[in-house]
Amino acid sequence: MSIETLLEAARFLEWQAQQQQRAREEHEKLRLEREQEQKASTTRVNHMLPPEEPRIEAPPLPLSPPAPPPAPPPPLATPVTVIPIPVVTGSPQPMPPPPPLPLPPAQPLTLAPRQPALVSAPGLSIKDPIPPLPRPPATATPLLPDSKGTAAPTGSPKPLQPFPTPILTIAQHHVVQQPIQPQLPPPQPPPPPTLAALKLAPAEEVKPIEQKKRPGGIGTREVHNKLEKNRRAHLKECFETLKRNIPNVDDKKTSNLSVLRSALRYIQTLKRKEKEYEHEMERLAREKIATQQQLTELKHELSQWMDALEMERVLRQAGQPEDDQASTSTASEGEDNMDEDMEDDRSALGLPKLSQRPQAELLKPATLPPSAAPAATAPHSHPAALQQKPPPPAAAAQTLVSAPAHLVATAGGGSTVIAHTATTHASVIQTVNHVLQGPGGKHIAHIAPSAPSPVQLAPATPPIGHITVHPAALNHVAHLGSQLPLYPQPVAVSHIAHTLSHQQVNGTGGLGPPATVMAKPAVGAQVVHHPQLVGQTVLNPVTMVTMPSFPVSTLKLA
DNA sequence: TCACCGTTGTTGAACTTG
DNA sequence: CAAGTTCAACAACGGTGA
Repeated sequence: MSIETLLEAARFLEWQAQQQQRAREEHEKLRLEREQEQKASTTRVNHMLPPEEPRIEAPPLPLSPPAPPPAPPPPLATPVTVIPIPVVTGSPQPMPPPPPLPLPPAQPLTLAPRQPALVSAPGLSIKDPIPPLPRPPATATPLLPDSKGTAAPTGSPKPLQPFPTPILTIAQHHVVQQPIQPQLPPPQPPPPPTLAALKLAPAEEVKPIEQKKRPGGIGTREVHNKLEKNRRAHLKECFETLKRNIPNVDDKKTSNLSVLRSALRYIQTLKRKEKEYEHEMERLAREKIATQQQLTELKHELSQWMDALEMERVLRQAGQPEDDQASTSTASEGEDNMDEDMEDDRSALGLPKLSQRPQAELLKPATLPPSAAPAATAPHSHPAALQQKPPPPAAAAQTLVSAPAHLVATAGGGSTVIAHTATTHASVIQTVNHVLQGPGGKHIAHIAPSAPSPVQLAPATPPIGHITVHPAALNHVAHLGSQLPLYPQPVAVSHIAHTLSHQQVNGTGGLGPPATVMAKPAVGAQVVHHPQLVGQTVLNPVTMVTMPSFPVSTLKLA
């Protein structure tokens, strides 16, 4: 066993004792601070706190190697951290359950190497004019016995020199090894629980006052050396902790300077990563918003498509081929205008542009049989409506959005189904289904709009003008009908006209009497209030089948 | 073997704190 | 102002590579 390792062990023990002492002092101070609160000392004790935790995690590396066989420093190191905490009592009592410190072998040897080193200290031999020799007897006597008693129980062969310097080390060792003392066989003088302030123990308790007071005295110098040693140990431990927290740093062969540099690089790397992650989060947030908007648009579009599908179903179910007497279709007349409306509708609703198929082609499957075609082109009972100029896009859009929908479809066999509703497709479905469930008789379903609208098909307002099917809806229907074979029956639209505003219809710009427009009252029309849908709010006023917003929608039937 | 580097120990001065 | 703490300078020692 080399002196070096023993020295290391001795240093470790010193350090251990000092740490214990410091920990106790620290805890004591903390306790006092808690009690007094205001007297929270800003001393450097707090400064010592940080290293405490890391100390618990891992003992100082360099100290581990020193005493392999006799005193496993690694186990020693951990106790060092654990011990002081329970001992917080602050009283210099021997530590009750001390960790097994198999240091007996190291103790005697620690003294030997210490001495030469300390003796060689320039401060003692050179700088200090006062010869230390005379003092040791006086000062060391109280200490040396203890130190010897503890340090040399195994019988250190080397006689201790009367230099005062070893006193400190011995005392410290004594303190450190106090837990072991009970195990020591040789009867020793009552081992004074020197766990009291370690640094102060030797200096204050033992040293004569003269030495203490003397500024350059040995006592102060020793104390100072001890403190400085502790400080260096602390510093070293901090470096170790720092090193452990830096990845990819070799545990050994790394000087403190390299540790600092590595730490600097690591911190810079972390900062850079942090910025990158922040940017990534921002990007993801923006992407999320965009996706949500897209999803909303898709939902909206889907709802419109659903409206179109329901409209198609309504038309298919309502329009029967035997409806030869139905009013003629005027789709061809308003083709251009319908295109405009359709465009407006698309633009207003955000619908994707459909293929620009000619309206005639689009409506062919939906129109009446060829036999009825001439009738469609012939002027019917609403020349005014047909001759009306196409409403401006804005008006059309406004009508589409605001005006409630009036559905007037013809059922087969002379049965007439008139639905007056201002609802979304769902309500349309309900209404139409409800109406069509009838035994084929003539029904008029009236679904009052939620808002008090003049467009209310009261029983007292029987006149039914014509139906206005929005071109977009028809286009949708035709388009879907060609793609979705859901409804094998062709869509039959009896009468198609443009959406007309009040002004256009009345020509007066006001809510004139609609009777002027209503040419023919519905024959045999029966108004049925749909209880389920009355008062339903128009949530999505997508108009599939629109009528002029004037009170009555009429469908000229045969 | 020696120069270089890093660590450790010591010491005095400067600074802080109660 | 005294005690405590920190800092810097210096010396000694050990490891390493040429």
